[in-house]
Amino acid sequence: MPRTLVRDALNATAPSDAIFLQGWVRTRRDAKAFSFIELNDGSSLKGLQVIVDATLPDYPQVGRASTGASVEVQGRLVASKGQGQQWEVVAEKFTVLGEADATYPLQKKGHSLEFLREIAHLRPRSNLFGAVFRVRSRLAYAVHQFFQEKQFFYVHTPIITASDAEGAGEMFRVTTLPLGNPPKTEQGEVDHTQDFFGRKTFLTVSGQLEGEIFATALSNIYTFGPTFRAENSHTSRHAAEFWMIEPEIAFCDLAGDMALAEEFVKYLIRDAREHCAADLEFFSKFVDKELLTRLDFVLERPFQRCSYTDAIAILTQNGKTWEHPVAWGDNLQSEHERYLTEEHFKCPVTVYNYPRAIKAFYMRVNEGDAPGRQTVAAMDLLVPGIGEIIGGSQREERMELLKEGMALHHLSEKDYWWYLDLRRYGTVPHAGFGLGFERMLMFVTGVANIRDVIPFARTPGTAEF
RNA sequence: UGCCUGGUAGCUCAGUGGUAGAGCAGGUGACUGUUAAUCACUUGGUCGUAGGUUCGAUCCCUACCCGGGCAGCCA
Repeated sequence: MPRTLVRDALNATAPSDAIFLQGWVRTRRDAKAFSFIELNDGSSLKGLQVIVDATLPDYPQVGRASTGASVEVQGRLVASKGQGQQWEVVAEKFTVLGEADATYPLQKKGHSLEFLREIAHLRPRSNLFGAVFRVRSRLAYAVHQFFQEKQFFYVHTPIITASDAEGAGEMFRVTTLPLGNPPKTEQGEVDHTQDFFGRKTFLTVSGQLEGEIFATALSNIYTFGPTFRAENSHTSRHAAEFWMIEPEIAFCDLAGDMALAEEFVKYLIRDAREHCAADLEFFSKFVDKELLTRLDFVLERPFQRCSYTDAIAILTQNGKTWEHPVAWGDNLQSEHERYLTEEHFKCPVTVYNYPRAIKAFYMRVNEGDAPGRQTVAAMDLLVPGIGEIIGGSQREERMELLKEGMALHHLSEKDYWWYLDLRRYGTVPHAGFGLGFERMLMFVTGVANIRDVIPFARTPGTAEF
């Protein structure tokens, strides 16, 4: 008999005389004449109640069906006699496949997130993490759906890269040279010409530069893959390995870029709201009471836009005192970003046109700025509770200005010869952004720590699983 | 990397300069169309590690290890 998923059984429209289920026991309640077993197979938040009558030949097995045990059940799907569920299964055959003894760490009551991180191999079996990873799967699908519907092409940019100075952060080195005794040059430095790739290589911090290659060929592309930052960050919103979505659009300016970013964020929220309703309600109940209100509010309301210069004016004219001073030319600090999105605008806000000096070399220089106030066409999308969720820009398509930017950042034109070629041959205005997938998940689920929205968190000092 | 905070039973936590307690989990029994079931009884701890102060340290001090938060860096 084919297996029925719990999710489908719960959504049944009619009873069934024959149904077969497999899954794990969440809890068991024994009565004198029968036992109740809540069966969960991960297909949905809610489990299915199974009744095993004491007269059943298989009944002795029920004693071994403790929380965490794997079981299979054959029986009848019937309307429940009790409150709390529409359907339940009356078992005719009941088998324990794998026991879970008293050392099984997951209990019926709530655990701390910190404890669950220590058992990352079992936490997907909890309500919370089951829900998180179902939403994660759905949103990954929605990412592709959004861009594919818009006829963007999915490009696989390399994980291993030789570009080492995009300004996105510290990088992990990739090498096969012996650690203790690497070959040296005459100058006594490690000789990377003898390394696997014949040069220094790293794990990528961004697929953007390679994305630009494809955008200037296929017009509209996106990447969606893992990226790596070797920053020693100890915060709830940084991980050393995370997934990023980076669209790159040819013949597009900053305004188009911002519009796409805002549409994308709303699309993902709407998709989760529609397809992960039960899981989101669970988060709203147990993780963040304001979640659904906030998500709906974000869907209904247009995102605000605010130039960097206006943002500085808002921050300096409201009479607040800041831990970090606010001055034109300085980066916006977390407290400033959070004030803008959480208190001033009270909704997602896109800040654009940042000072050139604090932004990356490839960002497009704006025209008509006041002297000493040179800006670039960069934008950050800020959301309440998290801060920056998207960073993007129009790219500098003019060769001379791009070279000038590289000089400002002390980058060698020789190392970026292929990137400069994109301007040398058929250059076009283009723009793109990066969305941190985990940060988006934090926003959609209300889960406050990035370690809890990624299956296996990689943070400084931690890579157990 | 800096600052802050925590480490006591399997889990969540309380507690005191005189070597420890609760709830849940586990065990036993009772009861019940139950649903984080309920009730009674019960097992369970070198109080993170190493030093120091003290007659005596889980408590005070120092170092280290580990967790968490904030900041910077960013997504």
